[in-house]
Amino acid sequence: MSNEEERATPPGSLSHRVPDLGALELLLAVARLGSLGGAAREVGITQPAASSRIRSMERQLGVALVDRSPRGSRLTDAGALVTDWARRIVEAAEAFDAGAQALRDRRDSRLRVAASMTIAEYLLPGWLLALRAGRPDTAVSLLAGNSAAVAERLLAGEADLGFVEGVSVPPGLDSAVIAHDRLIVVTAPGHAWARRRRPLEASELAATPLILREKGSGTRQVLDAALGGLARPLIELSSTTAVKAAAVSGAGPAVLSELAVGEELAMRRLVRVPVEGVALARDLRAVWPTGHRPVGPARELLSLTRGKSGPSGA
Amino acid sequence: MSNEEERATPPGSLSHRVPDLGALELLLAVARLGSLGGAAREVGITQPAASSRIRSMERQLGVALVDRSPRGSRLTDAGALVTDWARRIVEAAEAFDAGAQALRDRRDSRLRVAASMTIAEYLLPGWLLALRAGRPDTAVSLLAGNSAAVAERLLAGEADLGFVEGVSVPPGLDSAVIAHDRLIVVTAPGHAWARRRRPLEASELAATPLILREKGSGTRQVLDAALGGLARPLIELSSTTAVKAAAVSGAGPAVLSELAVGEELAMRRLVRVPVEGVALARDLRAVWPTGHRPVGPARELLSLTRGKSGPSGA
DNA sequence: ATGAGGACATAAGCTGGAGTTATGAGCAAC
DNA sequence: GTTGCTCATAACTCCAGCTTATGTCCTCAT
Repeated sequence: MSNEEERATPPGSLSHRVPDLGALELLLAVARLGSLGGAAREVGITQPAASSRIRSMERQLGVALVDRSPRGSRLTDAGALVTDWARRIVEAAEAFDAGAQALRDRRDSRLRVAASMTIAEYLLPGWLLALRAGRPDTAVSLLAGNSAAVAERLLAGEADLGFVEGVSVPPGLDSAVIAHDRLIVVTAPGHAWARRRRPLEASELAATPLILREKGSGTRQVLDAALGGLARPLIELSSTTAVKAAAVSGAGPAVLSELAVGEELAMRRLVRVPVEGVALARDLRAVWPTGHRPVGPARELLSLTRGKSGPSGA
Repeated sequence: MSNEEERATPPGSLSHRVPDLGALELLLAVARLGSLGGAAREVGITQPAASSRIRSMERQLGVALVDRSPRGSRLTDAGALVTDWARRIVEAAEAFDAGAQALRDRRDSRLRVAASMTIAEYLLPGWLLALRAGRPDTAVSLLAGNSAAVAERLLAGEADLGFVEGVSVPPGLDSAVIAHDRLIVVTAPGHAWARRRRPLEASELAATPLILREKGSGTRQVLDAALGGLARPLIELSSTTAVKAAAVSGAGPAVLSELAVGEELAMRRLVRVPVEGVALARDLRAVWPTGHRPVGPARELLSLTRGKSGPSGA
């Protein structure tokens, strides 16, 4: 017996310590219905299967999750907590599913969307879920690319609605601002800047090597423009996520879209560094071919993306 | 409850359409390392297993994720997107794991935390992850309960650090404000209030039946106090999550902690309704027995919870 | 009481997915 | 060429999770 079951973090990574999605869904169903059998029915398995599954989940976690009684099952206190955490996983999985489905459908879709990377990454899955809630039968296809690619698709009639994050709107397209985004400077909590109280100035930012997206990315363009083309890279990485990962690991300060780091900030994996005197704001826009106001599903989706603003006005 | 389950998508719920955590972790490793074999090594399986796993994931999603070449593998455009969505799932799973581990350890923990439900639900997993990053070997145990239970544990010496969200600090404890929370009114996007521009007034809020936590919950107490004991329930539910679910499904307006609905607001599953003239703010506090300033791991955790504030001062 | 019905547990057997080893094939650099 | 990296394919093993069948415990109605 070379290895012990519990060690700080055994090699069997997450998948061995976290129940699989099916089990989590089952747990949510138990929480909602107050019965193992009922939950089993809902997820389409038999009662003994559900019983065994919950039990093995309890064994895996080392915590009692449900109080079984001859007339139903209720969650333990710990179970309630676990269930809430589980729900976050399931919600992320739902977003994944919505996105993946759009990525696949491609062919017979009633709504074809083209979006820039940042938007496709962080906002679109949520919109798709909302759309699915309202119009369950709308098949959506998604194509992700930069602003130029989005414009091209729209003008070629290969997409019904586009989303871009650039500073300018490609020619031939009408647009509506649907949200505002801002680039922010972040560091790992341990970094010296994390404890700054006085805002950074443009000159400091320009003088410091930063973790950045590669040249040509929307994010980088905005930053370079704001600093006058002077941003000095510590490393250049080709995805927002890679930049985040590098920043979290403490490699240095990074500049990223506010959208990309919401969760990291909330969980304090990253800390925002205040900045002054640098224009890092940008608009997120929905776009469509001039004159072709979105109709049908496209209009539906467009309206979802604009929370509390009033009606449109191309 | 009593609402129709989704149909649009086939019965095989999520778990059949979303790859399991192991596969997602593998995908992240491939993205990071640029090689199937390397990723396989990292997650502790053989190269053929990784190859087959990625392939079956591509089959499942109906999208090519990686471009394989005789000298490495790079992500497809779609693959990059999928990987980013996958990362959200994995991060939620990490938080789950951190929380679940704390729930289990219980006995030989070097740091015993007692926290109120809302904090345990939404903030603690993130803190635990951050703590684990800095001090990988700190075993933490977690006990969730209401303010009174937290105080009791602390005073009995059964917990080293507590977190409460009440309006007042239980006697015998010192405290430090670590964050501010606020109750907010939310509705599904379809609700009439979602389109309001003029803020609600206290009288309107008090006159409208709301989806609420049960009497006695911290959330409900704050609301009742703010309205003068007048909150009128449409339904009373026993968990924050149940309230959210009801609100999302359009049952009516709900009152919830800002913390609880961040994601729903971002994804526009819920819309915030502005309110005026009602005191819905509350402090989140760390607490400890009077005189026993947190030391060691407790101090470590405490400092994590306060992002940019300076040193403490009981 | 007593029997019906609901809810969970246990037992035994089946199946498929994911893992393994072994091997082959394409491409690069020396 | 040969070495060394990559990935793919094949044949086999094994276990997690499913099913059906049955048992126990409790509650409620007759």
